[in-house]
This record gives sequence, C-alpha cells and structure tokens, in this order.
Amino acid sequence: MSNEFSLGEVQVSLSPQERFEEYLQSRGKRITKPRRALVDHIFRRHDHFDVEELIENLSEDGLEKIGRATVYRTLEELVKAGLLRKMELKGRAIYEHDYGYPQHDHLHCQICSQLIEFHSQELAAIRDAVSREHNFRATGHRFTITGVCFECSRKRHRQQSPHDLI
Amino acid sequence: MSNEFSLGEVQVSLSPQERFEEYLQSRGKRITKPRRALVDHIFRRHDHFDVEELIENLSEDGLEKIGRATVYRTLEELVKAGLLRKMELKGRAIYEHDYGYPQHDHLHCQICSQLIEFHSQELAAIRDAVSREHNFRATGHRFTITGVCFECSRKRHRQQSPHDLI
DNA sequence: CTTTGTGCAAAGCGTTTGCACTATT
DNA sequence: AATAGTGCAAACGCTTTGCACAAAG
Repeated sequence: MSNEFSLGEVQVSLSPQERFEEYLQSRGKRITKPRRALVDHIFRRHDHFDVEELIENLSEDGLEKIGRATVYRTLEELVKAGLLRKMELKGRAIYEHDYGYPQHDHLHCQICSQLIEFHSQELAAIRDAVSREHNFRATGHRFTITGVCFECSRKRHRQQSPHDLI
Repeated sequence: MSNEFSLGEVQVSLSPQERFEEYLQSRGKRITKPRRALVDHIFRRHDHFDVEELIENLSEDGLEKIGRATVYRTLEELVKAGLLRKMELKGRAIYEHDYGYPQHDHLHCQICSQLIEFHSQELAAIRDAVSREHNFRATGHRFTITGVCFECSRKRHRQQSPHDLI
C-alpha cells in the first residue's frame, strides 16, 4: 500500500500527473509545460468547475499565459485520459475529477446552481439491467436530480420551478 | 372516459392545444396564430426533435413564415406549460412531448445519436430517497445512459469511445 | 386603442479552428 | 530537423435580444 494515491476514496497506483503522462506517451503526444501545469492546477484545487472559472483561477498559480484554446484542448485530453468527467449544465461544460474518485451522481439546485454529490449502488444495477434489455453496450451514465436545495428552500418560500408562478 | 385524450399511455383531459391555451390565458398571454400552429405541428408529428429539425419541418405544414425567434420563444412557453420536456445533448436543446406521456429516461447512442426510451419505476424511488436524505426538494430528474446501440455495435467492431483510437 | 407578439437581423456566449510561431522529441 | 503544441484571433453554432411593425384583446 505504499505507492498508492488516495485522492477521494478509490485507491489508484499512479498520480494524476503520472497517469496523464502515461496516456500522452502511449499516443505519441507530447508532455508540454502547459499540459503539466494544467493537470497540477486542476488536481490541486478544483472539484467541479467550468472553463471560465478555471481560466480565472489560473492566475493564482501564475499560469495566466496559457491560452483558452490550450485549456479547451487539454481538458479534452484529460477527459479522454479518464482523468476528468465532463457534463453539460445550462449550456456549458462542467468538469470534475474522475480518476481516483468514486462513481457518483448529482443533485442540482436550480436556484443557487450548486451540485451536490450522492452515491447510489442501485443506479449502476438499473443501468446494466436496462442496457441488457436493449442490447445496448453502456459506457457510462449521467443521473441528475434537479430541484431546490435545503438552504434555498428555507430562504425562498416561492419557488422558481417551470410549473409554478401564477 | 369520453373526453379524454390518450397521447401515449397517460390519460389527460385536455388536448395539448387546449392545455396550452389554458396556460396562456392564465398568464394573460395571447393566443396567436404562430403559437397555435406550433403546438399543432409539434403534437402532430414529432417525438424527439431539435430546433433545426423543427424549423426544417415547418414548411411541410406551410409554416415557413414563422421566424426562428418565435420558435425559440414558443418552445420555452411550451416547456413552462408542461407540454414539452427539454434536455441538452451535445450542446443543443432536444425537446420531446411531456404532456400526456409517461415519465421515462433515455439510452443515447454515441455513434448514431439515436435516443431510446426506457421506463423504470425504481428510478423515481431512488430519486425520492436521495432527495429526502439531502433535504432536497426534487422537481425532476434526467437519467441518460450513454453507449453504443445494438445496430451500431454490429456494424462497427471498433468502437469510438473516449478511451480508444490509436 | 393598448399592449403583447412577431420577424428580422444583430449580438451573445461558449467552444472550435486556422495559422504562424514555439517547443518537444 | 521534424513534428506536435501553443496562443491569438477569427469563425462557429446555437440561442437570445433590440427594435419597428403586426395583431390580439
């Protein structure tokens, strides 16, 4: 158990950095300064983030010179490498750590936009059962519950859901 | 049972048109020609559709004069009225009938992009249990399984998932 | 007659792409 | 030296918005 990383709850034997380099090597892609800086940065601080947030935060690490295009391109690589998970919310991409983190899904508050993670074993079972029934080869799933979080429902008694507001 | 509409499997007492007019009236919004034409059109033919498809098909019903802006604005109303369900896929909005249709979720083929519907009672149960645990007031959920459908996995032995392609 | 809705074209926003330059191999 | 990656700015695709005109109430 000495050379294992515990980033969340899942044990993995390579650091995200190492895993990314391995991925790059295996595809004949280059290990560059911006790529290294980005993995470091992302796995140092972020949990869920969108590109705009990420770019803003880059200056905290003195990485303001990395261009948007490089950020977008690197994020794509990180997803392909299995380090990040991407999802779409309100028209923009949200990323979160995937490598070394356990499978989970989200509650999404429509008011404050916060994402709350939850774990459910049954979900994977349903996914597999449904996929089998349809001869579908599942590679992943996304389950998102939308509504109003505890804090927001305390604050506002009138809610903003599609069906209300007279 | 005489005045009921069966659009899918759920019995409802108003036609989509009537329901939409009721919704519009209740908000002091006007019942206009384009709005009426759009509900008619949408509930005549479509199942899942995106805005581009919808606009292309409008000419089949002689509705080519309805502008994009009106289409977008009306779709938004139809969602608020509970007639349509909106979801985002690959950066663009997909709509499907909601009113008069049973709750369901989707399998999404990454190759041919088709959406396959499935029904699962357990899913609602999980949603409610998880929400209760987090004091979250759920108003809906979206569960999408991604992968490769039967037809596509027969055709291609090499798949296109994130992790492959040398 | 008042006010909301429409159609058009322009703007907006997140993301992608072409290209000359730079850095890795 | 050869080739892949970077940064910039322009282009993109989908959606929203401002505005003058049309239509509903």
